[in-house]
Amino acid sequence: MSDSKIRNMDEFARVSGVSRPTLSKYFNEPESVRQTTRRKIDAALKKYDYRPNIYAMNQNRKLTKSIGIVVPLLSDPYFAEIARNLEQRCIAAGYRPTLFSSHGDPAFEVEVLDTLRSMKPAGVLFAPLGRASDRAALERFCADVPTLIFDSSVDEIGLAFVGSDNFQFTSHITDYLCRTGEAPCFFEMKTPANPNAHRRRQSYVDAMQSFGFTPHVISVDGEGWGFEEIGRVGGHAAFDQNQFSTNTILCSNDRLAIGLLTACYEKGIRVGRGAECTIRVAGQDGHPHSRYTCPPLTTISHNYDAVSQTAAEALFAAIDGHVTPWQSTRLEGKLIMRASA
Amino acid sequence: MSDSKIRNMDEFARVSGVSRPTLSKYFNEPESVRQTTRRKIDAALKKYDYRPNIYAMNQNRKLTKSIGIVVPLLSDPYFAEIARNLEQRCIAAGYRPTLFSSHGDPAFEVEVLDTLRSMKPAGVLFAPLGRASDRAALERFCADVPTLIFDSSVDEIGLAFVGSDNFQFTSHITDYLCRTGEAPCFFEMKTPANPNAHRRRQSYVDAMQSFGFTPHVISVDGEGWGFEEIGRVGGHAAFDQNQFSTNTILCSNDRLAIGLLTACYEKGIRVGRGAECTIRVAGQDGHPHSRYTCPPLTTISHNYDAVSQTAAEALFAAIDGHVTPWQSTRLEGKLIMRASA
DNA sequence: AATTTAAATTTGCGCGCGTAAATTTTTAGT
DNA sequence: ACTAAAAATTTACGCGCGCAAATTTAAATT
Repeated sequence: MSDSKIRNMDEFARVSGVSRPTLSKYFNEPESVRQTTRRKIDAALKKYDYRPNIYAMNQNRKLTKSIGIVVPLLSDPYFAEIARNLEQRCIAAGYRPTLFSSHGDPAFEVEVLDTLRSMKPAGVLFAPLGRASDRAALERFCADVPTLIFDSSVDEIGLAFVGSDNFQFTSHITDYLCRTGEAPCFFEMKTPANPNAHRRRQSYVDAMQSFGFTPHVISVDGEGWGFEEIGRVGGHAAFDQNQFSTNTILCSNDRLAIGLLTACYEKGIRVGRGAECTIRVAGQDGHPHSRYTCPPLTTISHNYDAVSQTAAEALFAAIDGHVTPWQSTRLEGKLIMRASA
Repeated sequence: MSDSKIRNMDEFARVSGVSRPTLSKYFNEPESVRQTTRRKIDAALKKYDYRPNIYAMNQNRKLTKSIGIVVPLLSDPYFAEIARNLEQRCIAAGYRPTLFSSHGDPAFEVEVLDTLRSMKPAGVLFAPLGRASDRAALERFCADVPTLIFDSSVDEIGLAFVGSDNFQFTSHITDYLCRTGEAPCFFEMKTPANPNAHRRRQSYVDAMQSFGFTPHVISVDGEGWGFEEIGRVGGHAAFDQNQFSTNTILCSNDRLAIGLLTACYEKGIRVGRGAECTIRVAGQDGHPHSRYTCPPLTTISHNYDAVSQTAAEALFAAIDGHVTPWQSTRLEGKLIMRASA
């Protein structure tokens, strides 16, 4: 590699034997220049390590090649996993993804929106905080930037919604639990941070009634995103007050279930399907960690790949001008039968 | 708020009654303009929602206000947690942090470096993949951009290193285990993705010898970042081949320990300190999940706050021109005694 | 070989802001 | 009130690239 430094596109145009506007086209969309030209540029790129100034590039471009990915809380492995998946799809499609976490804070979510707006991204993949989100701010943002909502829905906002079918989730795993033992009661947070929780409770109630059972919901106290601790503390309280009406507990999500399993352990209650076990516990989400709990957690898993693929491709299509009317895609979950229930 | 749109700084200068160069100063460093002037700008900002074009801003600025944060794998809760911590410190200090994950891939790590270079960040907080990192590329990068290395050290590269004292970690928890029961054997990956692992094994051996015990290391197969599964599968194999020489197992990290706990559960082996328990298991890292394993995992925890604070402040100081010779700061871990050992 | 079509080039303007130098205004100090 | 210092303003230029129009060159078609 030559060590002579290339300062700008003009200099690089000289050494590559291609005009600057052609280079500009190439860097924006390599396929848009003739193959022979592309080879000249590629050869020069190998020789001199020039990279265009991204700030100068994006200043005048109407449509940047960047995509924003926003999740409510990046330190939640579920969101980390789906963010990772989306990120790699963006890269594969030739975009520059930028990751954001709302840190579970509605005010910060609005700030992320502002930051994103000033980035002039080609599009945004946005998982809202849910209930707590500033609807008006989100609506204004969607009017300016092509935004695809995923994970949890906020009415008919943005290009489309892609997520899991929470009704199917809960009704499917409730069905499974009813068939294999006592009908479950439902363990949830009183004030859940996520709107999916409401759908899940409702679906549990519906499913139980349609199967001819009486639903029983245990709502525990606790604010914020420390679900495991809320599940653990709430689990202790529920046991102490004898709130579990059956020997089977369906949790609103896996993190809550993980906390409940810890509470069971601490109380000396054996969890599982065996004869020596007292109760069964199931979760919902297919959390990356659910395989490794003790006992391994029976859960209904998001189809991570399908959700992220559907979401990413819908956004890419919209960016490419294939506008379709708003639609909601809700993908089915897959029951993962493990030892806990 | 007035709805008349402000297109650029010139227009905003007119409506705020301040000159454009003064605005430029303000947006770069609000404290650098007189208080009366600042109030005029703040008032105008409330009235018109103008935000300077970040691309135009950064194009000619030598020193951007952005900071890059790079971790090996963002879907690992340990890195997610420390990244979150660092991110908020950057925001509090008035910087714009951007998060990157190397996805456990050395080639991708180099790409992240290239992306970062073109961002002209004020500084970078970089946690290398370790052994697998492209040392030369990293060195070149550090020559161009103020970079602080954290978590795992790569010789004397960058401004400084801040991380945990892996020798203290392992020797401290080994000491604890020896005092409270049988001396531990050491459970690790044969080809660890992280260089800290080597330090920990070495420290275990040293500690055991200094306490007058014979060290015993079990190295299990497995590539990549799926530590829990490697620990689980390796645990099964180790039990089947009777490789554990004592009833106490110190794992190289918490994720490995979590997988081992799962293997124990699957084998029907009771873990903990009670009379009815067969073995003790301990981890290292203070993984966010370690509180919720069954039994809760005894571990030695990183001082997340102190590591991220030290790292962030050292970088901020360097950015502000307070250059100090390279130094390595290794913070002690805190023993967290739980039920598993 | 002539024609059509596509791609690359030349030319030149503009984006929104940084920044430097010279000038004016404001503030602080005696 | 006068002076010196600090801050704000005016003026002017440049950054690196996007982009559009006109022109030239190369590729594809007949």
